[in-house]
Amino acid sequence: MNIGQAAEASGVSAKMIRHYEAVGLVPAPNRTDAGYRQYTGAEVHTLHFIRRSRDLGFSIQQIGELVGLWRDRKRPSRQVKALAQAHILELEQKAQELLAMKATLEHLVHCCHGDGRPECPILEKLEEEDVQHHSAEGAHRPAKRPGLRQRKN
Amino acid sequence: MNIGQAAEASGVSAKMIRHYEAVGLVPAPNRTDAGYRQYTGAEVHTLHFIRRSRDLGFSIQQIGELVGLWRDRKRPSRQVKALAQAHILELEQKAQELLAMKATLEHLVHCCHGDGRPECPILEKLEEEDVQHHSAEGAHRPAKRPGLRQRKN
DNA sequence: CTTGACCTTCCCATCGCTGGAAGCCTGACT
DNA sequence: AGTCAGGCTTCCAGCGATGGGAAGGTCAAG
Repeated sequence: MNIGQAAEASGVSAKMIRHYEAVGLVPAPNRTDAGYRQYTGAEVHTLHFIRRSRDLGFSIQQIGELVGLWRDRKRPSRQVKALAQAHILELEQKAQELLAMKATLEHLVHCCHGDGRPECPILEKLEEEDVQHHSAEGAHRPAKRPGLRQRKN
Repeated sequence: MNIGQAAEASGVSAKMIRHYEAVGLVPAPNRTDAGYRQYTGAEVHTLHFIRRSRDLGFSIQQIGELVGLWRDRKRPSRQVKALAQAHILELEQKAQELLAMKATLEHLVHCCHGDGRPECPILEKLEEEDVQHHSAEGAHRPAKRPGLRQRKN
């Protein structure tokens, strides 16, 4: 199977297959005399597994671990579950972050007339105080001020 | 005001200030004889505006438009509102995407014992059928198959 | 033998930063 | 006056996961 067919069969683009090989996610396949990559059913199967993992938002790194566990007949399912749960947390946090932005923005949009006049609470809020995220854990920035000398300049 | 102080005051890192200048989001400030960037209160104010816009997830491009509207005394608030509403849609879509992944994954995790045994429904699902996104709008991939010839190879 | 679909490698772009290196400038202290 | 820290400058490279394209080799069908 050439890379094009493997791409069709696995749902991973040829570009990505080469990329995954380059970053070590999948091993280099055999080549024909002309240098064409040849894929076996097993390799396509792995690529398919990778694609579905990506569809669930796993990173390349995480997929590497997943594939390792997948291939390991003696893996403890605990490890797989832990990996998945960690990823669920990441997804949740990211989603909540976006929803918090959305909530803030919705509030502002609600206050804006949206007509031909220039008065706009959205711009005013962006200009004025610090944006308050409605359901985010306190975004404390570290207040780094170790060696700040006064400059008259 | 040197770039460091401007960064402190605006909440935008010096790196980012230079970056915004490079990509044309903010105009190049005056320089001292030695080439140091000098920032006025107004410029810091703009940087502050930019930071809060980024905190709400606006892209650089969108912020460019926002700043333009902000500076335009005669803007129709309609435009600002439309920009914000478009962004709300983006945020919502992205969040739902993540939550759909999370829902799928949670279902799988729920089915996994997570003990020392190798049986793992998570891996099995990733291996088997196509991952079904629980609340995503149909992710149709274009099914491109224009001139696919059979190769015996 | 030509055609054209496929394959190869390589480099560049995305987006929003972050980090580092090499070198200059400033100002405070010795 | 000299030194030193810590600013500042530019440039270059990387992240993550992909897409796009150029330049060229290969393969099979017409």
